[in-house]
Amino acid sequence: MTSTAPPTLEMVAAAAGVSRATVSRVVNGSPKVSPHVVDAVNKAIVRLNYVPNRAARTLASRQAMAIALLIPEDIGRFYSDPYFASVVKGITQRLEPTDYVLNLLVSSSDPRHKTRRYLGGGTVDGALVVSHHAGDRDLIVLSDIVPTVFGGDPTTMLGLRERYYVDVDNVGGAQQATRHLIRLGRRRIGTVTGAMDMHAAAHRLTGWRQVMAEAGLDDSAVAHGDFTGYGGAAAMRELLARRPDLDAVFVANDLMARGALITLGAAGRRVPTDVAVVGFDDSFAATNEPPALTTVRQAADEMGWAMADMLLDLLADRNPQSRTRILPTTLVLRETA
Amino acid sequence: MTSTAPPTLEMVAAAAGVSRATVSRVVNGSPKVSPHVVDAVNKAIVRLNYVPNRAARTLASRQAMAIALLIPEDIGRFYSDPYFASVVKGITQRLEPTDYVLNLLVSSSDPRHKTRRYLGGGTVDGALVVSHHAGDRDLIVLSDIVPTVFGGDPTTMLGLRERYYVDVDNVGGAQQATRHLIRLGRRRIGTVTGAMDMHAAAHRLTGWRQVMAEAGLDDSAVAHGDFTGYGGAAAMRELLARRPDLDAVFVANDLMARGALITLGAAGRRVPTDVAVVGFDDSFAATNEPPALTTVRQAADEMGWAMADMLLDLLADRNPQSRTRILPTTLVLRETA
DNA sequence: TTGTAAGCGTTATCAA
DNA sequence: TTGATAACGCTTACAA
Repeated sequence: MTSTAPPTLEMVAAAAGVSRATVSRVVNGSPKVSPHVVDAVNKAIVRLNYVPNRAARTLASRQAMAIALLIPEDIGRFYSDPYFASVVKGITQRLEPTDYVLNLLVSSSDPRHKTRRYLGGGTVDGALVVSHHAGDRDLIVLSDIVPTVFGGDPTTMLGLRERYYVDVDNVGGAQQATRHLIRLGRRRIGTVTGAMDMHAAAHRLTGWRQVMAEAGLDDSAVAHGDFTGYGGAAAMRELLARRPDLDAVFVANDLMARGALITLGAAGRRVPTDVAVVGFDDSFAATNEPPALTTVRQAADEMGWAMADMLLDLLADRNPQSRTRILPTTLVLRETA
Repeated sequence: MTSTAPPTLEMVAAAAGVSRATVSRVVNGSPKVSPHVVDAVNKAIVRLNYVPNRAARTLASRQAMAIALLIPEDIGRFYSDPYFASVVKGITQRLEPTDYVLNLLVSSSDPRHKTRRYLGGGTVDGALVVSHHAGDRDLIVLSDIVPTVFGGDPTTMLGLRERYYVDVDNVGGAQQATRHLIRLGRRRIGTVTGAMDMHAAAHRLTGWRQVMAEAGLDDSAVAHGDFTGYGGAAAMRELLARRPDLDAVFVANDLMARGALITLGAAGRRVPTDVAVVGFDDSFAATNEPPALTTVRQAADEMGWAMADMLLDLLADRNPQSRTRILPTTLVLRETA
C-alpha cells in the first residue's frame, strides 16, 4: 500500500521541464511531439513511476474504457455451468490486448435499480449480456442505455428493436448430431431436451425433429431434461421405459449426457454398441472422464470472443459487419457414437 | 443509447432550487439536510433521472468503489474448475449489497505491466487474488500497491511480509475423510493426490498420512493425480494394480473421484461395498450425476465471501479480526462411503 | 442547515 | 510543436 500520494501529470511535467499538455500528449502517443521531448518525458515518467489516473481520464475524455459483463440473476446456474465460464474466457481473451477492463455485474434482484444506476453513471462504455433465459426483459432495456451485445438471440422476445447479438447454430448442430446417428445405422433415435424456457433447448429440439422428419423416422421419443446430470439420468430412464428398443439418443448438453450414460449403464446397455449417445457443448464434462463423449461443439469461448469483438467495433464507431453473428457448430466424434 | 447528455448534479441543483453542495449531501445521505429540502431534491433527481457520474465521484473522493479480482495467468484451469467459480460466486454475493463493483482482471503474461498499471491508476481500492499455484510471485508484489486479500495461503513462498488471506482447512478435511473410512472398518486405504505443486494437494496428503500413521495403518498406497477426471482414473488404476485388495480410497478432489469411480466400475469393484470412495470439494461434480459422492466440503463460496469481507474491513479502515482466516471443512456423507 | 469555492488529475481547445 | 486555460462532475472544507 502506497503511503505517499501517487505522482500526477503535473509532477511529471515539472520533472521533465515541459507543460502538462505535452506530457498528456506523450502519454497518449500523439505523433506531434518532438522525439527529444518524448524522450525526456518518458524518462521522467519512469523515474517517478507515473501511472495515469483513470478517473480523471474518464472524466475528461468521457470514456470509461470499461465494459460491463452482465450476468443473469440466477447466480447459481451461471457459476455451475462450464459453458458460461468459457464464454467469459473468450471475452477476457478478446479484451486482453485492449485497454478495456471488464466489470462483473451480477444483475441483482432489482436490476432496474442498481444495474441501471451503474450503467447510467458512465462507469462503462458498453455492456455484454450473457443469459440463456427468455424473459430477462430488464436486461433488454439496458441496451438503450449503453451499446450492448447479447450472447444468445434476445429477439425471441417481443417488442424488440434491432439488437446486436452473437449466437451459435443450435439447430444446425442438432441436425448434424442426428444425421450422424442415422448414418451410423440407428433408426430408433430419442432425444433428451434441455430446459425448454431457454431458446437453445428449443432450437436443439427443432434440429433433431427436422432431421427425423426428413428421414421419415418416428420422432416421438422425446423426454425433457433440465440441463443437469440428474435431469439427464431421469429423462433417459423415462425414454428407456417408453422405448426399450432405443438404439440412439441425442442429448441436449454434455452434463445431461453424462447422466444418461449412467442410466444406460445401470440398465445394462452398452454404449455405443447398444445405444449411441451424442451430447452438446463439448464442454469440460465431455472429456473430463471416460468415456469421452461424442458431442456437438459450440465454441463457447469463440462466442465470448465474438461478443467482445462486436462490442469493440461498436465502441469504436466502426459499424460491425452485421448486427448478428451465428457461430458454426461442429460434430466431434469420440467414444459414445 | 442516450443521445442527450446525462443530467449533472448542477442541473439537479438548479431544478430543485438549491446549491450543488446540498444535492451532493442528499445523494450521499448526509443527515444534516432539512427533510423539506431532501424531498425537493429527490423529486428533482427522479424527474431528471439523475445518476451520479462515477468518475467525477472517484476523482473528488479518491475512492474508486471498485475491487479488482485477479485471476492467475493460467486461464484455462481457472475457468474449468468449478471451485474457482464458487469462489467468485461468494465474492459477488458479499459485494452485492455494497456499492463496490468487481473488476475482472486476468493477469496477463506480463502482469508487471498491465496489471500494475491498472492497480496503480487508482482504478480500484483493493484487490482479491484467487490462485492455487505456488510461484505467482508477481501477484504478491501487488499487495504493496493496494490492500489485497489472497485466497489460499500465499505465505508458503519466501520473503513474505504479513499478508491477508483466507484458506480452508485442507489438512483437517483430509483427516476427517480418512477417519471416516477407518470408522467404516476399512483398513487398506489408499489415496489419490492432486497436483503436488499446489499447496492444497500437499495439505490433503498430509492429513491422510497423519491419520493413517495414528491408526498404525500402512500409508504406502499413494498415487499422484492432477486434479482431473482422467488423472484420477489413471491414478486409481495404478493403485489397484499395486494393491488389488484396497478397500477404500481418499481422492483429493471430486473430479478425480469421478474418474476413480469409473476405473473401479471397470475393474468390477462395487462402490462402496468393495471399495469406499471419499472425494474433496463438494463441488458441482459431486452431485451432478449418480452416485452422489461422499466428500469433504470446502465451502468455496464461503471462501470468496470471507475474502471479500476481509477486504471490505480493510478498506473501511476497520482492522479485520486477524490477518488470516481458515475456514472449516466438513465431511458430507452420501453414497460412496 | 445551506451555500461558496477550491480542488481532484486529466483531456481538449485555442493561441502562440 | 508547445503552452495556457478551460472544462469534466463531484466532494468537501470553510463560511454564513
